[in-house]
Amino acid sequence: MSETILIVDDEQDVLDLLTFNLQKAGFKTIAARDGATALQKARDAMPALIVLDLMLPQIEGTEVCRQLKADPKTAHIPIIMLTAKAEEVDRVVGLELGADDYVTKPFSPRELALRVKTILRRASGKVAPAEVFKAGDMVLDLAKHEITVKGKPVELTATEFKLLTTLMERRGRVQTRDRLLMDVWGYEGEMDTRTVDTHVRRLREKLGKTADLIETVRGVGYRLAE
Amino acid sequence: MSETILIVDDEQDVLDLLTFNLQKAGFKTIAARDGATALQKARDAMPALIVLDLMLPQIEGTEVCRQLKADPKTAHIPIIMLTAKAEEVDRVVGLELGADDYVTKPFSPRELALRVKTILRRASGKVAPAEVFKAGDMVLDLAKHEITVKGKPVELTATEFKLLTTLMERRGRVQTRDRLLMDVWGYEGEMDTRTVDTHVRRLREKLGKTADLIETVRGVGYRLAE
DNA sequence: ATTCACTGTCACCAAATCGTAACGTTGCCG
DNA sequence: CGGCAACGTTACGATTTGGTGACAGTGAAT
Repeated sequence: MSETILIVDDEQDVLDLLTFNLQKAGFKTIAARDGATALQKARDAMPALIVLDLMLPQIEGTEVCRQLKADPKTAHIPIIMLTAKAEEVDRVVGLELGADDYVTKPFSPRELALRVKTILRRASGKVAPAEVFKAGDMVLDLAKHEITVKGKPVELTATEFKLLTTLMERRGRVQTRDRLLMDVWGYEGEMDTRTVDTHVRRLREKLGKTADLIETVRGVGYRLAE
Repeated sequence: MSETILIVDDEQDVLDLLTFNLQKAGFKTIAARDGATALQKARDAMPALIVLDLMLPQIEGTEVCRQLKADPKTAHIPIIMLTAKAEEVDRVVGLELGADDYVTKPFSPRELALRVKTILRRASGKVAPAEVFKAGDMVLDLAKHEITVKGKPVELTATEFKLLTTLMERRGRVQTRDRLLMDVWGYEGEMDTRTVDTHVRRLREKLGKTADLIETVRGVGYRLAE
């Protein structure tokens, strides 16, 4: 298990608790303390699941949920709502908003982790809407684990495939080496490595002319052209 | 919406309440007051969803759940567990048994109806299992439990058959070892095992030249060529 | 009791793949 | 026009991965 979970809550205590327990359960986590940050990080990092507090400063959790579900790029990401109010109304609103589940405070971390696993397992069987990515004359099919350039299949190794997938998922947005190392390689912390560069090079080699789509942003990282 | 819901509870009051409200929500309903009846009606009527009380006379709700999930014919039917105990343990057990959701008593009928709708909407994406699969000069008949290559029958063991079926059902899509272990062997969690590889090898052996259809995707898993 | 088919695991090997060091090249700064 | 840092390229040893054959445990049939 190496999927990333985005945790959104304004209370640091809750954030810490969730981070600790979800990491213990084998997930990578990123955090946001307000709605605006949450939306940005969700689009940026494309987490596999979002744990979202209903009560947030400035932007309500419901609004964050609505916006996430309105954007085709993030609509498929499962959301677990976190709420202090046990009233049914909120539950209904949450679910009708498109959230996939909810948990009421106080909750047990173990239960939450279990819910996360259940939902991710459930989601992995489905045909996700964003299962096929296209860029230029390049088509990437996640389920088939196959990529074609002008209709001809190109053989990539597992790492190259994952790297390209990550870039395509976040097309147009620069990905730093750190972020790529984290999301593709699962490395933690900062590193001084040419690994990313080497793999980008191998990718470009195999993609031939289409490799122009992979742009180098000097001093920052790499980006897939829009 | 005209799907049938099977309601299982030993208390007549609860049964009536649920029946009334689910019918009001547009579902057809059937009822059962004990585990044995529930199992029989489930196989008989093939409901779209089952609402199952945890506490039942004679056969426990958990046992009913387990049996339903063990039978391939009913395994796909979503189950909502109904429980008076709010303790986490029971929830966990319920979900780990394969139930799709749970609701604690006392519950609001409106909430339950909403859950039912959510789960059915979620499940509606699935396709009905086909009876006969073809790939190259290989034909797999699920009903006859028979497979032929160029018209000649090939004898497979139970595991090999299930493995091949799983691959054919998802033709073109890569199946990771984890997923295969889960779907073919019923294992949970991650494992470090060469079991899948060994069985793929045995399959290839028996299929002869046609085995080319089973492709190895290095670093990922296996795939049946399209 | 014996046989036999089936299954899961292990050890071993070849090949693919990976990360890194080293070096070459490019672009940006004054 | 240096100087420097960032990036590209190459090569190579180490590691990972999957194929293969062997083997022991199991349970059913004889």
